[in-house]
Amino acid sequence: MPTSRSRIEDIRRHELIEAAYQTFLDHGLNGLTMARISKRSGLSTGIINYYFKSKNDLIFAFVRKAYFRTLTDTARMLRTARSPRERVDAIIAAHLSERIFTIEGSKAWIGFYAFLDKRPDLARLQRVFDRRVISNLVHALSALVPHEEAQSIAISIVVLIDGLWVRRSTDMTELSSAQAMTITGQAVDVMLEAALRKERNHD
Amino acid sequence: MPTSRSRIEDIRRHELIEAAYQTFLDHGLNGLTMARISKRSGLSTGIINYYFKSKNDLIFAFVRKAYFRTLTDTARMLRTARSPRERVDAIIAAHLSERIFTIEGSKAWIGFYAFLDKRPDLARLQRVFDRRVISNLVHALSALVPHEEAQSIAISIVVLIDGLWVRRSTDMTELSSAQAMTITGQAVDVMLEAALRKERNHD
Amino acid sequence: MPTSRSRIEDIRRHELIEAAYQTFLDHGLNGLTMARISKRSGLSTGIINYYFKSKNDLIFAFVRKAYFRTLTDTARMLRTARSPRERVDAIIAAHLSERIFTIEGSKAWIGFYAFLDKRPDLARLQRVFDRRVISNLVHALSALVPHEEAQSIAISIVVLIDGLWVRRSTDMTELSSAQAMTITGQAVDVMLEAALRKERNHD
Amino acid sequence: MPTSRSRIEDIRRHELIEAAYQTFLDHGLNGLTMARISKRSGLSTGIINYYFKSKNDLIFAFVRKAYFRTLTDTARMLRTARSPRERVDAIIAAHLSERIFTIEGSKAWIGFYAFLDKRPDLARLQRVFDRRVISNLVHALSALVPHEEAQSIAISIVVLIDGLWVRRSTDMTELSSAQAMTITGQAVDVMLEAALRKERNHD
DNA sequence: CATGAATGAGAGTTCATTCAT
DNA sequence: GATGAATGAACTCTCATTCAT
Repeated sequence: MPTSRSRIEDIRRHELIEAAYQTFLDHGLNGLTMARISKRSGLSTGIINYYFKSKNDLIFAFVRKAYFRTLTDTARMLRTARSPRERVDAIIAAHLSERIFTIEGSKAWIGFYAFLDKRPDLARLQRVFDRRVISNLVHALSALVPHEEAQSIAISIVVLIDGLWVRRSTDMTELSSAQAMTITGQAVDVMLEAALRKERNHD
Repeated sequence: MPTSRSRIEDIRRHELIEAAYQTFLDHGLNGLTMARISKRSGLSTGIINYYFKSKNDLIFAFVRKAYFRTLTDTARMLRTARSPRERVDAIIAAHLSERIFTIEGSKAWIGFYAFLDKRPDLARLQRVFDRRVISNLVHALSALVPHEEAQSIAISIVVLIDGLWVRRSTDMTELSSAQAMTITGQAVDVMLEAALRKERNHD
Repeated sequence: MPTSRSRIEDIRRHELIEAAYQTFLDHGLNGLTMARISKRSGLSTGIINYYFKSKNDLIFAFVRKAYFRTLTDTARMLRTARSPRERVDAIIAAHLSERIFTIEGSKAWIGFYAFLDKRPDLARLQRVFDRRVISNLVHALSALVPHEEAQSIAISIVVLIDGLWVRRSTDMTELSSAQAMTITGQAVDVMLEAALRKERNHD
Repeated sequence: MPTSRSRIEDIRRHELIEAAYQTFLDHGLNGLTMARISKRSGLSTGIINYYFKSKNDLIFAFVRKAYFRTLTDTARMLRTARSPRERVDAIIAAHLSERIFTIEGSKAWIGFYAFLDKRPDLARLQRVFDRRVISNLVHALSALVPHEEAQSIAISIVVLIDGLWVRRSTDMTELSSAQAMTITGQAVDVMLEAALRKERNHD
């Protein structure tokens, strides 16, 4: 059995992850300095390197947590959905909810994407998460359209969501969480409609 | 006539802009250091500040050039379009052409977006460019659907394009330029279809 | 009680202030580089910015200390003075004492004056110090001559002192501390004499 | 016969000296850059090093010119003086005239003094100038008081003048040219008075 | 004579990481 | 477990000087 983590270790790791994540949201990846994390957490810089091999490790940890949180949100929202269509909307909502779809957040995350270049481990993590999201969407959409169409629409949805995050970050069209969902929802509408019509014509 | 730039100044400025741009594409905005630009251009670091007030100035210069190039591409491709629909595709193609829709390029540009936060001048430049693109799209779409619909679809298109750039940067779905255009084209198809049907129902 | 400074912090700050001050005396303000301070203190350049927000901050710190030391000297010397006239001499002596009235010191400080132009905070500090000095002189002189005369003479004294520092810095007339005090003392003599005579004539 | 200077050389040297001097007055010694001199003169930076071995050489040239100008002013003003006392005032006036006793000028010159440290040639030049000034004063004062007294008073005068320049530079007591002359003049009055009284007592 | 392009050393500052305590 | 002192490399920018033209 491996050395089980001590109580204090769990606490500290959690504190540092949260502090790092908030700092990341506030200042972006470039503004994410050890000093700031230290200040925010109320812990010393030294201890950060004690619990995490490096700053990059800490980044990995909070990204993982953020991804996990979104997946958890998705699962929770899926439980209240009463129809296939609502299931799709639930997944979308989990990615555009007010809590996360903020200007600062979008700026931070967009910067994060660019960072993946130099961080294969993060890129891998991101890929896993992304596949999960698409898989969720495909599953929900498959109840409405053929599998092939479902996949195509799922891709379009995640592309749209990414694009909305980009636009949110540029602060261009004061895009609210609700507006973003509406845009995506309508796009889903027309895509489903088109898919269904196509299907009908085939019959 | 204002003070005409000397031949050598034009050459050097161009060389430095190109060197900076290539360095940006290769290493992203964070890896864009004076030393690298200097090395790539074969010139000293000192001369960069001789021709450009600051590194930020140089960034501004190559971003402007890149934007301008895309707008020029757009204009050129619009000239060969033979129908309203082709005009829309031309604009889309200019933003997803093989020349620019590369992995490195997308990574660099996504990182650039995150940078706008701290650079109001670049943000302004980006906004002007963005409005130009949307305006072009709206104009082309207005020949096919009512103005209001044209605007809505135009927004969806730029969101999609942004999203595709993001996905390209994550290198996820080994997204080719051609595939990206197909995805966008199909989305335009269903959106136009839906808009026209809606119009017909109103009559 | 505010956050008490750690023992080591006090020590390092003191070391750095002293190292900076000595470097300043040796090389002047232009020769006061971070590298030299680092070398002199035996510490890295990084740690300087750890304890002081900037180089300017460090300059502020040692100037303040130097001013404070002179004011302390003044107070100490005033305590041993047995007559109004001796009080005036005590103040003068504090500004022309052998310890501070050195060639290097005068050169450095004259250069410092020129620097005030670009440093409002230092200029303010200097002004406060200067007023304190004049106030001390006026107070001492008021026991001998009318207040108005006291002020006029006080100004003349500080002007003389400044002038003597300038001459000391040019190393011209190998001006010793003692000679400088004699010159100032005699000037005070004649000024007091003149003031008293004037007063007598008025009666 | 040495190579006589060409007409153009004289012109250019003069232009550069003037440009350098004005730049010095405006920006101080630290702000005296080749680029600024070049801009002010309308000539290239290259040509500066063609006519002057180095920037330091150019500084030497304009300092010499400025000193010479003051000596010329002194001579001119001495010609209109109608009494020994007026001769003394004339010399003082030449050093505190409105034209030169400006805030910027004093700041620049005070900074210059500090610079003498690293420039033996300039220090020598300064010394020669200084001796000339004292010599002029002693000569004028000798018509009024014994030689020994004249020397002592002359020193006091130059010390006062230096001190007034320092105070002008700190901009402390918005000291005007006229006020500076008054202060010096009154000091001369009391010193002469004291010297004469002393002489009388000796007889 | 004159230009201004080009260099490269040196400046202050930031920061992740290490390590003695 | 925890601190924060300390390092040193990396960064951008400035500048006097040189030199091909």
